[in-house]
Amino acid sequence: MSVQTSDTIDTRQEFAARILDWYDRSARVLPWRVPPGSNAVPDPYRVWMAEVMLQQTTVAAVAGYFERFTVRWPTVADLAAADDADVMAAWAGLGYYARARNLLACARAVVAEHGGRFPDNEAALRALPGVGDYTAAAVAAIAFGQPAVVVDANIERVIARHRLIETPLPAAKRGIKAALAPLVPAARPGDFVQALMDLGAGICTPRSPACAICPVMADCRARGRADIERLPVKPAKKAKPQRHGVAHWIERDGCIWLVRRPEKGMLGGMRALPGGEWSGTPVESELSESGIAQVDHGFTHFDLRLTLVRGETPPEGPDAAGEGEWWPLSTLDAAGLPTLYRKLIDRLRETDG
DNA sequence: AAGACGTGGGC
DNA sequence: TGCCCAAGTCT
Repeated sequence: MSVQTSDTIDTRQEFAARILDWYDRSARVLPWRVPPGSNAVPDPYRVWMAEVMLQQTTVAAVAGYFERFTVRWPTVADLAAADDADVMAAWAGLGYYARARNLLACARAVVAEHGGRFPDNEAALRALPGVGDYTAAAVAAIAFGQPAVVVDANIERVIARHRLIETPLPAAKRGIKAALAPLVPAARPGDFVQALMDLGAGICTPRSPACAICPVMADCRARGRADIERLPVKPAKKAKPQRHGVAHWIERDGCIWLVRRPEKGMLGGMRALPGGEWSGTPVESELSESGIAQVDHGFTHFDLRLTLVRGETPPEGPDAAGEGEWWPLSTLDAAGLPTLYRKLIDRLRETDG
């Protein structure tokens, strides 16, 4: 599918000029960002760290994590030398935990294969763990000033509307990228990318876009359409199944028994309360109401009702699933438990005292 | 290539 | 309340 650009008011240069001019006046101030007009040089490590944290995650949720990570591990070499458990615990609560495992693997690859410096081109970045099409292009543009074609959900929305691309995602991705490519300026490509993302986040929003103050409304093909919120067209969502599970509260001498979940799968590599598989049928303790706490937690592709029961002893022997450790109750907050378990324990404290 | 993979906030 | 959504990647 080809996208016509010859009928626009803006020339290619004018589009970028309007975007950059708007950015110079309206750029968000963010901890990982070099402000427009600053002479500071972006640190590729910080740019990469922020991009990974921001995958499918809001700016507000990332800010505190970014601060803690970069203070604790100021360079990629520091992160590469960190203990896996410390990094996983520090990531707890941010979600999509494969990112934390890949973050560490990537840092170690940069040290082992690139002498501790991030590669400056999209192809080499793309080969690093946890770095996909988006992140490779974003780091190339923002950290290294390369005119990469960066497409995230914000830019998808901006371009799908501006060019009135009605093809449903993800098929529309190719056309969106093709439409964006000729608009990327040779100068300030990193600011251009960040400007487009700010525009999508603040002006060209999913609902109630502020078209009246958009810097490129003049030639936006979706402007004024009653159904502009429909763009980009997304596939229908599937129903989420309900699952049920049990977690065990095993306490001894002021300590609680924690396990580490397998690397693959849900909450992979994270500390957790011991428990069985999560299945489609209610657990016995749920039906008999013998649990000491319960939580309903929504994941991306299923809902979970987790029931906490008091246990006597940890599983013993080599057949016990996963390794475990006695963790002092007084420092349980520092264990780095995923939100699911933190919620469950909060519920226990509310009711149990 | 469709599904797995977390969480919190906005409306 | 419940649904939608967010600077995606991996398999």
